[in-house]
Amino acid sequence: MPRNPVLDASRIRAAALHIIDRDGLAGLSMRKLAAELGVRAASLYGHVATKDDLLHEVAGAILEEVDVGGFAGGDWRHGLVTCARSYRAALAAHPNIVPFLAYGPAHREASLRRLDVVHGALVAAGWTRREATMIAASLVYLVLGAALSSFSRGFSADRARYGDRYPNLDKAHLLPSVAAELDHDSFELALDAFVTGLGQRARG
Amino acid sequence: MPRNPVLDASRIRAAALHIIDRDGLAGLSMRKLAAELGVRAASLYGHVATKDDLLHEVAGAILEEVDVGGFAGGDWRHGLVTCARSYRAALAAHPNIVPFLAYGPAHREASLRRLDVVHGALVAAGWTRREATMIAASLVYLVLGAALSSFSRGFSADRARYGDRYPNLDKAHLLPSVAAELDHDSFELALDAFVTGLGQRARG
DNA sequence: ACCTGAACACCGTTCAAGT
DNA sequence: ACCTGAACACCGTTCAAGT
Repeated sequence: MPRNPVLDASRIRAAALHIIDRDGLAGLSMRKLAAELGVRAASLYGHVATKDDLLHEVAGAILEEVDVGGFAGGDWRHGLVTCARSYRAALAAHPNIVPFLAYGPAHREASLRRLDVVHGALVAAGWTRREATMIAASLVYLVLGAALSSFSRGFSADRARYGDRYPNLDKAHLLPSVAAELDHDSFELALDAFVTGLGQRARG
Repeated sequence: MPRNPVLDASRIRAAALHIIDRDGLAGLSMRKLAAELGVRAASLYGHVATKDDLLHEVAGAILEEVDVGGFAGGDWRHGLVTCARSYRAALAAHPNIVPFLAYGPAHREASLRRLDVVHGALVAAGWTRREATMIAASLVYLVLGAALSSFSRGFSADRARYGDRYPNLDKAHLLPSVAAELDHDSFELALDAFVTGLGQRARG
């Protein structure tokens, strides 16, 4: 009768995230997770309702890094930019879990709390409620799209594979080594253009 | 010895897409697909290398709807907007397959061909090769993000579930019934702001 | 040439039983 | 209270065998 139980929810979450980072989303199984924790698969179900639930908890912990504090100063542009950057950084730290976010990222309590802050700040800045909703949605589009469809994953490491079939493509950009930088710069370009374009609307 | 084989690759693809549309991505199994085609699972492997391969083929067929013809007139803004809209429409027609695109959407031949067209048109319009790459990437971010994180999926149908915890959120916007319209309008807002912001850069 | 039965090595999840 | 063995109902994939 061990006083210190081997398992608890936070240790399970940490181990699950570690496996996802190392082996990918498809590489996570309840049996492998249990083995990594020195236990049998059935034991996990005393602490976690379901694999899907566990994934939502892991994703939720990651999204805790999203910073909506930039809206506090009253500058909605600065708020949007810092929020978007922290959001992207949080996802970029654990890229393998991003596809999972496709299945309803906003359901969770903490996400709605952050969304509420963004929404309130935008309305305070003079946008209508509907515009605020659409701007917040657009920001999520940008961040999730960037995290998901990064060049780093999208292209083959084998440069020669593309041959001469795409005369306009700069083949150097397809190399994974430069892709990470290109991902970052593309995100910044998109974010800047988006905020600039919004500013035009606001006559600001 | 039937002269007309029961199975062929295109019939398999169509059935697979039908199941995905109806039952979701997780609802597609090789056994169910085979049953739907009046055949056993093993038979599929005479026509399709792997389930993953099949999904790539299905996704490829959907992406065939992306229209890069709007660049032909020499107006890059018009090209970007029509490309983005047709891209989004293609994905919105089969939302359940979008999460699959997370795993390397640009690998495929036809996608690279379209990317090459976009890239060439942007360079012809005066953007540098690097800018062209980043603009194309940004457009994909926007479209994929919009297809993925749509309000239609993100929120609960049960309005009361949110209670009064989010004073700033307009709860009407969380209803699925208005979510589709909001998704559309948010995408148009993001696209317009993005292109406007780009135009600012181009001093156009 | 095309399809099938049976098998292999996996899954998530449950539950009575052990300590 | 917490963990386990064994089982259930599934997976994707292979391959010798049938027609």
